Amino acid sequence: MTTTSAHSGGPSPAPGSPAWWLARPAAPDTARRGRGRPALDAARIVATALRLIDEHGVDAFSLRMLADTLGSSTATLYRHFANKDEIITLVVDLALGEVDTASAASSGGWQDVLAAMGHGLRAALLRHPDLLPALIAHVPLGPNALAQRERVLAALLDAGLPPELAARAFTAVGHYVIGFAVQQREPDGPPLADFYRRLDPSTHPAISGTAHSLTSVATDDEFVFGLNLLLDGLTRQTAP
Amino acid sequence: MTTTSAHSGGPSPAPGSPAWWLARPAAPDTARRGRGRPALDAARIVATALRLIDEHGVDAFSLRMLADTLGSSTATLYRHFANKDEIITLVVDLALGEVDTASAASSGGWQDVLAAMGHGLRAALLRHPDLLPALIAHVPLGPNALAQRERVLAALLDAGLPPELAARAFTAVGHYVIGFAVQQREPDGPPLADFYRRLDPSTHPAISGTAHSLTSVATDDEFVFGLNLLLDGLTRQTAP
DNA sequence: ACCTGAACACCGTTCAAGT
DNA sequence: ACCTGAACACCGTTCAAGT
Repeated sequence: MTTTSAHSGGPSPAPGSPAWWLARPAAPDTARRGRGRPALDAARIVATALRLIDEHGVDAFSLRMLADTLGSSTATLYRHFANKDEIITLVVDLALGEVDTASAASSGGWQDVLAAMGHGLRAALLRHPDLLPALIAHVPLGPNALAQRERVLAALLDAGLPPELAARAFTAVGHYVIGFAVQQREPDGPPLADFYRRLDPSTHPAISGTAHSLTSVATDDEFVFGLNLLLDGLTRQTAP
Repeated sequence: MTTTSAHSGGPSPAPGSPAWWLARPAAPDTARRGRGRPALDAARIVATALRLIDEHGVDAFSLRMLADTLGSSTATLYRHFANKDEIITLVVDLALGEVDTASAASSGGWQDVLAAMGHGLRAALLRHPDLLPALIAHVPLGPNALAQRERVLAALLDAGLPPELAARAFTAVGHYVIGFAVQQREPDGPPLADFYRRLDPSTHPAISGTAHSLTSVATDDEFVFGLNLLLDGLTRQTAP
């Protein structure tokens, strides 16, 4: 990598390069400030963005809205991030940081770690439903995503799972939770059940007949049941 | 619904109302035209939009681009559709129409119908990878999506599956394919494997150790293997 | 009756000009 | 050295004016 800046104050790798934040010094602006109101550091920007997305939806979220809320200007945001996509990526990563896999990793078996990941990710998606499309758009590679990945994979490898199975178990749980979250998404307009019920039963008899089953809100019990099925299947793979 | 137009030429339900296209007369503009170049009917607009999204990506796709390609103007698009979201919804639906579940429904058992749905949906997503986020954003309710749903559910019910299991089987296969498609998505930038390989092995030993497994491109065999696992599990549920 | 140029109110992004 | 008003090139959407 060619280093263009000789001074040591700013972020070292250029924003925009992949995962530049890994090497970024933590909260550089706050270090040299007094105890006035908090500085406009990257963490505060991203936390505010997450709050605005939760409140107004990801479509209504704009950099002008973010800058106004922070009492700053849009141009200033570009001093911290390469573009809007990077902010969204870090917002997703902030939400992934809410998933607690550390306690299970230190105390339980590998199934417990995967269960904690599943439950924690599901809870995070329920708290921040607007993040689902962004979570799916790219494989999450922010610092929290990497830390979670590392922690869970380490637990699986430490328990003796072969690398291939460990990798598959990690992605399988992730996909299960995402699939469940997609299923639970309701359209913005009228409820899905109403839509199915209004379909002509003569042209759509099968949908009409299963409308209740198709739209019955997936409960926590159903989530746990499916997750346990998955974990059982994985356990069976370890001792055939 | 309040009907504001007394003439019988235009689309009957107002664009924008949920699933208005179900009652829309097929290609109304082309009916009264000669054999000149094809009219600017809804089907041609949506087909062109799909082509543009495939070629330029969903982010670069704009209504101006669409209107220019059609030799029309953006305002004219609003005579056919309520807004851009509706066009995207119908583009997704057009792609779902490429999934052939009809042949299996007329000849095979219910497992064959689910397998055809799985393979067809996967093929459609490989042809149109940019549609994945849009497919996940809302439960697909376009005409083709409903037809597929009806056809597959009817096959399952006809085979004697209870409605709850039929509904679950349908969504399970859908989620499996979507999960697989998400997994196969590569970032726009450098390959994921390179990113993992460049991570510091001392801070991320588990990821480094499983980098190959995490990024090995999922092959067709892997897809079939997982899909069959799913179908076997469902079959076991029918005769316990 | 149908279509559209031009406008409107935004958007992400950039940069010359401020302090 | 850091910040930002104002501009730039767009965007989705609307509507008065054309034919």
